[in-house]
Amino acid sequence: MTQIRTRLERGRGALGPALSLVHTGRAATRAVLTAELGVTRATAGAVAAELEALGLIRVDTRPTGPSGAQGRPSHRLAVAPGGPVALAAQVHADGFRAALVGLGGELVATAPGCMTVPADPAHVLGAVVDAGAELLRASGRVCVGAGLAVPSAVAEPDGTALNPLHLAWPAGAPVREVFADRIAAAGILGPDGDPVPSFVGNDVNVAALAEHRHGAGQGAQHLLVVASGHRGVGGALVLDGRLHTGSSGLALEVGHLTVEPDGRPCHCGSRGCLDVEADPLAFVEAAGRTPGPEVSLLEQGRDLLREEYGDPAVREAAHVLIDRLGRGLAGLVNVLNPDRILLGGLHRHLLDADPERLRAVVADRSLWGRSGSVPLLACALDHNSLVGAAELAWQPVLDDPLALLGGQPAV
Amino acid sequence: MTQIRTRLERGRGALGPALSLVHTGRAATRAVLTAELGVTRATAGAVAAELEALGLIRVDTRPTGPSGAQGRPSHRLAVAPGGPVALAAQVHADGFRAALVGLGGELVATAPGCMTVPADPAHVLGAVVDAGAELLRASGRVCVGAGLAVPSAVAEPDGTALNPLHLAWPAGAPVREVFADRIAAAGILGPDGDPVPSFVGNDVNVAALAEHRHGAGQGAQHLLVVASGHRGVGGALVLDGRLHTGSSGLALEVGHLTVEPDGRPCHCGSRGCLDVEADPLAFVEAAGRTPGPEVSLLEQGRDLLREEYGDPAVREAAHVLIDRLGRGLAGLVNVLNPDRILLGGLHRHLLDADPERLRAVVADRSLWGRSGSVPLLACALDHNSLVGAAELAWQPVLDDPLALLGGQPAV
DNA sequence: CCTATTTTGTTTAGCGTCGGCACAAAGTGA
DNA sequence: TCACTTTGTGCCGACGCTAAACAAAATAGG
Repeated sequence: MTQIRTRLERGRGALGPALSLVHTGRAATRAVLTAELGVTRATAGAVAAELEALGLIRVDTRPTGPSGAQGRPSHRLAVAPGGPVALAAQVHADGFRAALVGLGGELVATAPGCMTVPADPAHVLGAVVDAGAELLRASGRVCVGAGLAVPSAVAEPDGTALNPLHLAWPAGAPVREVFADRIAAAGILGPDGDPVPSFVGNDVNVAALAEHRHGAGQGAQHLLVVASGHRGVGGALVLDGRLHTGSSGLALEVGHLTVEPDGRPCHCGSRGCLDVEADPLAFVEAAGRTPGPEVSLLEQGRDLLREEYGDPAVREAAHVLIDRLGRGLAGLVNVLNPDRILLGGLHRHLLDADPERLRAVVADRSLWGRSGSVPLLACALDHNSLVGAAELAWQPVLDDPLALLGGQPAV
Repeated sequence: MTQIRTRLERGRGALGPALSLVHTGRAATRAVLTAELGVTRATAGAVAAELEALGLIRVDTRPTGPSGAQGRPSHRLAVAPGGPVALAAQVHADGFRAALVGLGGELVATAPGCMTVPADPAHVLGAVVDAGAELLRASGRVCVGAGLAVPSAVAEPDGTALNPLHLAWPAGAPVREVFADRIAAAGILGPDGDPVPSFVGNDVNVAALAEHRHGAGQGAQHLLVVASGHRGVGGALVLDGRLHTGSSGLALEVGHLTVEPDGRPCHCGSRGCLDVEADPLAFVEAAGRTPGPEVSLLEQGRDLLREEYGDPAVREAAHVLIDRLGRGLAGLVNVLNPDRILLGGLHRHLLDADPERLRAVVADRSLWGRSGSVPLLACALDHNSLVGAAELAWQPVLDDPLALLGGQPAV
């Protein structure tokens, strides 16, 4: 079998870093690539050509009109239209979502699905994978891998869901194995003809990855993300562009930091944990409301903060929750010393409601908050867990574009 | 000036990793080097030759006698006798220490010094640097750098001591700058003729580095160290062989985790912090003793645990402190998910006193302690802060042996 | 309009680092 | 003594880059 791809002499080692730069939108032109990679123009050109030959990016050689800058205008580098995609899947309390995500974190297609998540992971994972397979068929794109985000800690290296709290799943369900099975059963094949590699991660973890690469976390070296979507509180840390999941995938289980000395008991045996004191349920109850069955807890909490903030009970509840969240964040700042913190779910609405109060609590309670306090921002991406699940699948390609897409060298 | 060193064709890129392997005792022969580096025997041989030419290691070609194994016996790789050293310095509550530390973490020479640490860092740092300079003169060795361990958080990138708690120093003292000044003033020059580079780190941080490379932390991927020497509690995290100091050097300030809901007030504004509930003073007081002026708090606590553990009051105090420490460690396990924990200072003696109790508390309070609990061990090195300070100075050499010791290539 | 300048892209030559391979060396085991 | 196993070394070539010269495409200024 003859090799179509032109074999080039240069630019294989720098291929991964270069692709990452395009992926995260930090390399719009070859000139930028040259500077960012610290290589010569010759190498950057070869790298770009190689990535184009792999079908990952497109070099746009058309003139761009007057740019205002002196010198020869650069050719623009862009994600290849119609290029490969990753299959992204997410399971949450109310059902699932499937999507195709291209290079650059672009959502190519989405398929929502509602259902009560049954006790058997194979059911809902089968459904979400089938939805993804249908999207793939319709798009005709090449698939590089599949990623799944679940609202549970995922233990490594087995890939089991240890605490799928608001799913009906059993603790310790072998999610990665089941997901891989469904992917293989659905016949989702990669460029090499084998079933695509599959990955599973905690939803907040992968969301943090997405925010770091395409959202509000760009450029942060030590990014801490804390979020609460339904019940409990999740955390994630991105260190130098890589997710820090600890030695067995269980790092950043931030839900059991003590934030209310005489708080309510937690299932962990302690009392006053972040998990039960600063999630949407805690807020709705603190505001003196009863959880309504028609909207989710998160939506109810968001609407209270946005539309009924004039109500003294709501405002008081917000203050209480902001103080609790601030104490938890301060503890994390003392341990992790991040250079940026992103908040998601209810917490981003709490930040919106009274940013100054939250910043003050964190600065006051973290020993070093005074000496240059940490920026607190809201998450910026709409479907950061989906995009993040896709990041897991894209990662091997970003690390070595030739391994999956290069085929074997010509004989 | 002619270049003595033979210029070789191979083994420049792998030089650093190879030196690190010898440094940490993981490469006793060239055959091991070949396997560990994943290179060919040819490259490993060239690397070893280059390191020998730099005066860092020695290849022992003498026959080693019957080894029992089949095949040609390997030549042994060892740290070069009389090779370069790093100057290590430590300032603590009762004075200072200086030492020379060779490759492999070997203490070549030590000089203790007692004094009440004055408010002016320049005094004590001048004294410790002079002691180190004297050791260097006496040994006649080449110096690659100088490292200093201080009992305070060190802010990056300025190198200021933020909370030199039990020293008389002012908060924010520019320790790195002063230390570098003293080094230059003492005329401690490197192979290039310039004053050697100088480094400053928190004592627990650098101790963790030393334990990871030469002590009880060897082989751990995510090593957490918690220690308490005099007042307060310090922490450190070594991730993949590198110290995790956070974005501004202030990570692992673990002293303000809440471990006693209704505990005593802490200077941070909260109450029941690890810092005031689990340090030597807290233990001595919990045991109903008064801090004696003749021995240090740490020694007093250690002796109580070793020699008066039969006393119910001592035992009860130990249990209380073990429980507090365990709750703090559990919180850290939930956030960091380390694969090993080392304890130093008073905490190692608490571990010795009742290892099962401490393990049980950590396993019970950390959400994932049950599913494979974390190994808890005592620190193993005698002067781990000194050796760790030297590690800071050795690090550039380990990263690129040619940069400092290679000189310029022959013309 | 023409030329100088600036910046980007491409071609060619060459070099440094490593793998592959053949061979030599030094031990063990029958 | 002769296989066999493992380690050390020399030679060649592949790979991935830099360096440097040249070409191209825009702006700036006369």
